Amino acid sequence: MAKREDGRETRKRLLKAACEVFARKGFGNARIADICQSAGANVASVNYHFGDKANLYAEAWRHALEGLEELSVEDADCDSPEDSLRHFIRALLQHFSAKGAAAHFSRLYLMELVQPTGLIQDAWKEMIEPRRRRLHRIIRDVMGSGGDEHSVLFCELSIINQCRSMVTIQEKDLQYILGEPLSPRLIEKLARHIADFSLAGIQAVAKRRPKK
Amino acid sequence: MAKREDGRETRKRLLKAACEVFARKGFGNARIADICQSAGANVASVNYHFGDKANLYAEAWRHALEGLEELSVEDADCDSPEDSLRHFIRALLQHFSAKGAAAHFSRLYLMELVQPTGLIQDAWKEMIEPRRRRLHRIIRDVMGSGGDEHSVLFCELSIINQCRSMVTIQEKDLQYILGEPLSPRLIEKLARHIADFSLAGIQAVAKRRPKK
Amino acid sequence: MAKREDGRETRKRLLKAACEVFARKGFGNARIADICQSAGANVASVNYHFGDKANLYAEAWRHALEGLEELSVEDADCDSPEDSLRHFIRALLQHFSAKGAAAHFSRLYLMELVQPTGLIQDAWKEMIEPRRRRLHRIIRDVMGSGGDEHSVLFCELSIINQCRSMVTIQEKDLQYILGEPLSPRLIEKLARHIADFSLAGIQAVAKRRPKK
Amino acid sequence: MAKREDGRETRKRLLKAACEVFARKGFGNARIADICQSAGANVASVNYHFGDKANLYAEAWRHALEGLEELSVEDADCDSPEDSLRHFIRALLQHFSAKGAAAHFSRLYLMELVQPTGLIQDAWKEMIEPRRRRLHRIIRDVMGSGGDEHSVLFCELSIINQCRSMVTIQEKDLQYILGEPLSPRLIEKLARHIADFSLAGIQAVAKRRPKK
DNA sequence: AATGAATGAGCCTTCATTCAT
DNA sequence: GATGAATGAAGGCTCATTCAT
Repeated sequence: MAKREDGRETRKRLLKAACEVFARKGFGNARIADICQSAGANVASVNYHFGDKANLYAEAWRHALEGLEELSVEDADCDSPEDSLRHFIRALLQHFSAKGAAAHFSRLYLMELVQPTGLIQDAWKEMIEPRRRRLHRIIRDVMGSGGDEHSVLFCELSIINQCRSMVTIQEKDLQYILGEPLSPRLIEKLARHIADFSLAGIQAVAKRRPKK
Repeated sequence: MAKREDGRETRKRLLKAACEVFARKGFGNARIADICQSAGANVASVNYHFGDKANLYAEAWRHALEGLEELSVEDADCDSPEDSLRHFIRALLQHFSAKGAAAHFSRLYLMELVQPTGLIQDAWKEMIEPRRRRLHRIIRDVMGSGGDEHSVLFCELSIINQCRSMVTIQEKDLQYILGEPLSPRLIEKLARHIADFSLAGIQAVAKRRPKK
Repeated sequence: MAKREDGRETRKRLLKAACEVFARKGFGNARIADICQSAGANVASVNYHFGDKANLYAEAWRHALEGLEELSVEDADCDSPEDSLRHFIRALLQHFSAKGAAAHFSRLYLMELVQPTGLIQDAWKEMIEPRRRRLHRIIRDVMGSGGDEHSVLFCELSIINQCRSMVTIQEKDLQYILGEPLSPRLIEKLARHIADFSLAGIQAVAKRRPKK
Repeated sequence: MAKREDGRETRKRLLKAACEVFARKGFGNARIADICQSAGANVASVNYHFGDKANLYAEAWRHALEGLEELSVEDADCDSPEDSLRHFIRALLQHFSAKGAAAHFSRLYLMELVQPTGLIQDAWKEMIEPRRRRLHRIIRDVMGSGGDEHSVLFCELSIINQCRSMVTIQEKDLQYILGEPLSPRLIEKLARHIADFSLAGIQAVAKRRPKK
């Protein structure tokens, strides 16, 4: 309850709360009052620290993103492109299913995908593209010489969207479908499935090409 | 502008408009005023015809669903489970990418997935389950004896989520990624990709099981 | 369900329903829709038959009043002014506690007393005065020579207000207080009480005068 | 017009205005806008300070009640139960005819009696019961050994309802009937009348019992 | 730096009334 | 004579924002 704290402190708490609420509800359905309450701050504090709701949203994005960097998919020393893909998928899935900043970012991203607010235009592409490029490269490597550009793109979509299920569905619905709680073990299992499934998929698609 | 029409007419226009707006904005962000204006009706007409916004939403779902029936995934005479799967995927994709009622339904569905309103509980399961069960059966057939329950489930998710990309991403973004406009030909191509990709995936997953 | 009835028929049903609803809820809280539904008529029928809500209210008053005439306190052949008073009180109480038109009128009257609408100015005094004059005369007779004008007036208020309890309180609350359901026997008992109580009261007040 | 005041101030003004308006119009017919205008506040202030109209109503009751405490019927040192009754009646009548908070309470009470909202269930019994019990005891004392339970109840109703006339009728109508303005002297006179009238009534009723 | 108070714009809903048939 | 459809005005409530301290 210490008042006159650093000021940065409140700001941070607001950002954290904003990430959560925006991630859960989307921009339009999020209530500033909820965010402030969750941050233990006054309703006016958002406008004080961030000017308005739209700007808080943009800052929340940036905040979620920063928390993400550290988790960023690293080019662990993998022996083969196949291993790289497995690695990538597992990392992505862990991101998506993680609690905290990473999960928030994933949901924020999904929300923006589904209902673009147009408030984060700039951050958007900068954030996403690098990761996409990595996946792109990996897929290409897995394919070897067999894939044309379109096939690589399609495989990208296939993989990304398989992983995205983690964030699209509410956790409880996903649990309902899978019949068990969302444990790290299950994530691991799912990661392995997606990797197996996709590796076979990519190879099939790569092989098919020559015929055409 | 014919006034004092049948009443069914206005009701229909409202439903149509509601589908569009709810699909575009989601329940919370949709404005009754927008819907009514789009339907050329008075704001009070929603209350008159549907009681309230929530019920209009539920009816809009039902409406979108009816428009969908005709497109319904039929068990066309397929020689093999593999063919069935190809068929299923193509139909699903066409649904998702269709204009009109079908597209609205897909978006409504996605919205509900991402931000559940809890207003359509009943319609939800009725609509989704049968389709899921069909896919389930097909996958099991493709797998032959090799798949355990979890694997089937995972494959289901893999396939559904690949197809879902069509609705998740705004059309223009998808076009941007793919580099060409969303033509029937492209849909067809994408359907083939997902089918190839997934068939290989399923078989790989099925084969892997015994070993374990 | 016979349509194209007399037209008078619907009108009557509307009046009856209006009496009930206005009596129960008062003018402001009564809903035309409720009245129409209760009368099995269309919402528009009120405006068709009566022009508007205010006029329906006025007509409902008149209607309740007509139903009242027949029950009107008659100068039964009573031997004494005391008997007349007992008679009057019993009749009044029976009115108030009766179901149907009489009770409705009593409630309408009370409602107008508590929240004057100003819509029945004319009917008001005409209706009430005659009855008041009768009571006035009876009280004067009971008092004999002892009462001055003010005392008679006060006794009038005392008696009327005792009887009014029947309509002021919701039936269930009255039952709660009295501890038994509102039977004719209870009404009879209450009438006897009020008569006994009031006769003694009047006589006391009449006697007191001389002292002053 | 001092802005950004204490907040307690505005709250109080709102409560005061609410008492007035609710007392005059009843819950259903009272307009929040009226209350706010009368309090010199914004329409949204009701929501800010009280959540909603229903709660404002409940708080207004409480407020009116607090203003009442000071006038509360006290067991002044009375020599006899008869004196107690006189005392009680005079106090009650003064309440009912008082201006300000007390009068508002009386009207609020009447309104709730006539058109129960069900919003003040708790406050209701707490407030009314103690007063009723006092009257009950006094009547029983006046009756001596002669009264059965029912008779006491009936006498209670007789007395309460006589006093209630003060609030039931609009002041101007009462003046019209009585032929003179509602002065403290008139209240006093009326109190004496009701006391004389009722004491005689009670005694008559008490005496009658043994016979039966 | 921070906040309680206040506000106005906007939304959903209700309701008496009007219209066309 | 009667009614389903339609409407506008008004009410209560929500919410982001602004103000004064």
